[in-house]
Amino acid sequence: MARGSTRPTSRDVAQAAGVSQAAVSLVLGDKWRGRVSETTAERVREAARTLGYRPNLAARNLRLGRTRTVLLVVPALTTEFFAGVYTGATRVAAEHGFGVVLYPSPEGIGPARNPFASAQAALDGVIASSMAADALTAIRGDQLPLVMLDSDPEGSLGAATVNLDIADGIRQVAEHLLSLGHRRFLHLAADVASWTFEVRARELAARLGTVPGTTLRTAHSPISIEGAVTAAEAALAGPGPRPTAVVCDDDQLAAGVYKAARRAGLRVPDDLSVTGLDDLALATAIDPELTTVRLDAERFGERGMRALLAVLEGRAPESGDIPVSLVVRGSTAPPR
Amino acid sequence: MARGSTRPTSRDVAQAAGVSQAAVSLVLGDKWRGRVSETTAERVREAARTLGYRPNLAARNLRLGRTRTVLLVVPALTTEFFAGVYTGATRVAAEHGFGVVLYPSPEGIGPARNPFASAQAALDGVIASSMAADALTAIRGDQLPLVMLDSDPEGSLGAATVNLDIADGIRQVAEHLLSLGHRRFLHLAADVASWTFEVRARELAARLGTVPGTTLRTAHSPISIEGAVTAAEAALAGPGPRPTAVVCDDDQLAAGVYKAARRAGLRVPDDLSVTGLDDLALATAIDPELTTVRLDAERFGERGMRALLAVLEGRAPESGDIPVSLVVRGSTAPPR
DNA sequence: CCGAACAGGTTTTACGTATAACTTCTCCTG
DNA sequence: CAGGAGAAGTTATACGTAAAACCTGTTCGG
Repeated sequence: MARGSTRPTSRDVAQAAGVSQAAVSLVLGDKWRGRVSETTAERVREAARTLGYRPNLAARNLRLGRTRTVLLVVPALTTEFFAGVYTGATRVAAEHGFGVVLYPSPEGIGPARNPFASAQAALDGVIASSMAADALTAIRGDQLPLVMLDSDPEGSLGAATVNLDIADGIRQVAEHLLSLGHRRFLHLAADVASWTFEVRARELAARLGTVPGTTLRTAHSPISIEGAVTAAEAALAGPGPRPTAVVCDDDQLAAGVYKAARRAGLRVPDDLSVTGLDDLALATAIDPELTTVRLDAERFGERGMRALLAVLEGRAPESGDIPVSLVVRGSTAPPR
Repeated sequence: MARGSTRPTSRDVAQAAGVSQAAVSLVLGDKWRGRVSETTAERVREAARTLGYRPNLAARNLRLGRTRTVLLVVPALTTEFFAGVYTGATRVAAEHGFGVVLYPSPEGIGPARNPFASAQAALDGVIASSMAADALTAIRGDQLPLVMLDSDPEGSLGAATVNLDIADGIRQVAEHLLSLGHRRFLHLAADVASWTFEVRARELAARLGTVPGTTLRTAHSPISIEGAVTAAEAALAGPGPRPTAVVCDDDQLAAGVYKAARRAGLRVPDDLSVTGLDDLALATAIDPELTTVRLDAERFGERGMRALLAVLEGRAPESGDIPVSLVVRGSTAPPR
């Protein structure tokens, strides 16, 4: 530790161990088999330990030209869903010596700004969830390897995509409600221009369109419980016969519908069946417990990270959507 | 762009603009007043723009010896509370040209491992929430400037601390319930050895201890809705007279109590008053809406970041706890 | 009208690391 | 016993940036 307060460098370790800086790098980088003797190696490790040496990552990154760090762009951290995605991505990343930096897009799930200004980590790649096209173009312009989560495979400018099979989830919801006898539907949709929500609308309309005598109205809401209350209250008070089932784009919206229904004097599920999508902890905290579509967030994150690793290594990413499953609970019943 | 596919460097920009690399650095670093002519500066900026130049952060960090990046260690991202902390910290950071990297401690709110292994960003400082002593010691050993959130001011090894006035929140809860006439209390406590939870227990016991004829039982639960259901069911089925009010360490636990109460055939608030702490969106999604203590997460994050900036600049951080406020809703009523 | 001040740059260097290329010595094999 | 093959290192270099130190020509005050 030559000079007072600065952190020790590999050169300080070398001096303490009586070897060259190169030897330190070899030993600590585990590339010393047949290049340095076991006794010398141990001496180096000992010196590093007593000095409390930790390599300067900026220098290492500069030298290697890569950082083993990837950015995970998520719309929000207000539910545990993206926490799960992060957890899954991190697990796979750690197995390959990578780190994951989170960038919650400040504008929520909508148009994300270019995240690099604020995430000043040097990056090897990006996993992005539900990004707006302009931000996507910005990232692509950076030539960074990119994996898109839940995005239009056709419109992703050649980036790899990893998707949940949301379409199948919505089909299962529709099937379930139809088989209970429902015919008048309200779709409470997220007020966001994002492919994953377009899929919900499209698939629901498609499935219900095959059944004669079915009606489908749509209302839009910001993705929050409070926002959904307002939107659902307005929609339920609308003209014409009241819907008997509300299909929500996510669980938070469904929780809002519960509240709107209570205020309107309606009982779930007797007067109104409600379904969600996500299967958050919230879904079983509300009464009655919510019929919803379970998404495997961690698996989603794992697949996303594996896809990015594949891209980084020039391999083709695994294909195929991630299956989802309907969880039937107490919020759906036959209409009266 | 001399060689094929690599990203352009400042040297490439210099060549394109017909100046030296130093000039590029001066212009783009905004240090060119009186050193480079306006026309040359514009030429450099133009070249940088057309080449799509973005500085290599690893090189910059190495050169400057700092990264303008700080690590925010949080126990979990499963609720919006720490998302708010992050948002607040990021806002202040951005005003000072800093970035914030999130590190959700994998073990939850308990003993955090040393976060540097996985967060491979080079860091200028750390803001850590509810860390275990060993991880704290590890970070201190790294000589990194450190700010602790909601931690024992005495036991933080000299690190600056920023705290919410949880003690006052608990006092307000106790006051509220006492004034409603409650005398038999259950404290549903988080199953975690962390200062912020010790404060809750201590303060509640202290306040109730001043009122004769009051009983206080304590049950412990992991911090999750499901965990709380089990813990609360057991506690409510326990021997002796049933408590009339349950004080929970956070809103998630309160949601679990609702569920346990339903299963036991008890009505909130008629048979059982319940209070939470956090004021999550969840608090108004459940029925009846939860009486709880509102914490200003964003302000918490802002204060944390400001404190770290102060430490980095050698100034003394702002002192004083952040006020909290009781929000009375429908989950508390006089006992029958 | 001389030198100082200044504008407008350029040359050079250092940051700490990883590794390619080189050196030296010893041992073994044909 | 020549010489090739390891073992056990060392020396030198490059990564891209920021900035200190240096250079050259012009202007202007005294």
